[in-house]
Amino acid sequence: MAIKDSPKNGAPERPVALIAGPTASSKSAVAVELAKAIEAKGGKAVIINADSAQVYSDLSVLSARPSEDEMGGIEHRLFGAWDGAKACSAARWAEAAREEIVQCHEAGAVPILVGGTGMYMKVLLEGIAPIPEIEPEIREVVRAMSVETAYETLMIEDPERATMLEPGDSQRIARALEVKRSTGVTLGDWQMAKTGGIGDEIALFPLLLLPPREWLYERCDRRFERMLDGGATDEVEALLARKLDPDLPVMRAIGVPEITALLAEEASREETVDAGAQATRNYAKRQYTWFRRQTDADWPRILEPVESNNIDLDTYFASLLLD
RNA sequence: GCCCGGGUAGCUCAGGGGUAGAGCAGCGGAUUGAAAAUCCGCGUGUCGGUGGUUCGAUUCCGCCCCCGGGCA
Repeated sequence: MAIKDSPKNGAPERPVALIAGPTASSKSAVAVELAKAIEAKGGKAVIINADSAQVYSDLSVLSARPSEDEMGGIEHRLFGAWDGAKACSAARWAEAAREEIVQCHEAGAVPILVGGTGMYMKVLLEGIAPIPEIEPEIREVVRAMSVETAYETLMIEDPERATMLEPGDSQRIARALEVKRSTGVTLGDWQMAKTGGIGDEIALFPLLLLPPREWLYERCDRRFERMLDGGATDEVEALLARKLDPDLPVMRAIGVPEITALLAEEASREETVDAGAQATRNYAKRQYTWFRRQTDADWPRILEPVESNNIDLDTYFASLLLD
């Protein structure tokens, strides 16, 4: 029996589980364990990707997308759902995830979000300013500017925003500028409103995996080398053959620039392994900061290493596991 | 054994008679539509050891140790 049909047992309406943490922290395995536990009780669970690299079909090995085997027979959605030629974004992902969640609830299934992209989760839960798509020509012009020029220009066109930003913050400067030029309204004005968040409409069951730094870094180091042995090179070769815009998110995923250098014989295998592992660690550190500081303080956190199924799901998801 | 280079932050190195500074790593932080992105902040370390010169040595000189390279 589906969970939403048995409220008398104390099961929540519109439940959403969320398992988040830095890269290489065993999130997927925990999600699958949880899904299996729910299904063992007669419910249904669907795992939804909340990782900005795993959304791309071009990145399987490099994004550590779960294999058929690792999925353990549980339905997975939004994994490899975007073509690398099209940039995903927090807002687009959130919209897709929202639809998946609605479908799950209609079908009486528990959606389990898993991933490491904090901003995606934040936008899904809290919403985001309803800014229309930027006109491509404007975007192109703004992107072609150097940071210095873009900052000086923003200082003229949206000085309020410019003073809020670091002069070196190329991405946010470009964003502010293209929004003002494309919509005629400043980013600050747009951001007075937030739409699309589902946080208030669902029963969220979050769990943060924040293992010891040293333990995680060691896994990061091993992970990249394993990717290299496991087909990452072929994956990058195929990606390069598509001749996509190098600024596209797929092209900037960890490992893509590093392996591109290896294929161009600009780096040795050892240098590539080092660079990839380093980039992975740097990324993991940023994720720690995000999840420690940008999530609600009452989200449960596991600070010990989680290998795969050595956690007591009942502690965190008891009401999802009622009969 | 002799001759050159070197020995300075975890790593790679710069500097130089008034006890020292970069990049990377690491740590902390930011994060409103490409976020695996884009940024911001944090630098005391027996300046290899030991004697000497000097008001003062990490810096100059002697000796010793260690690491490269060369010559025998």
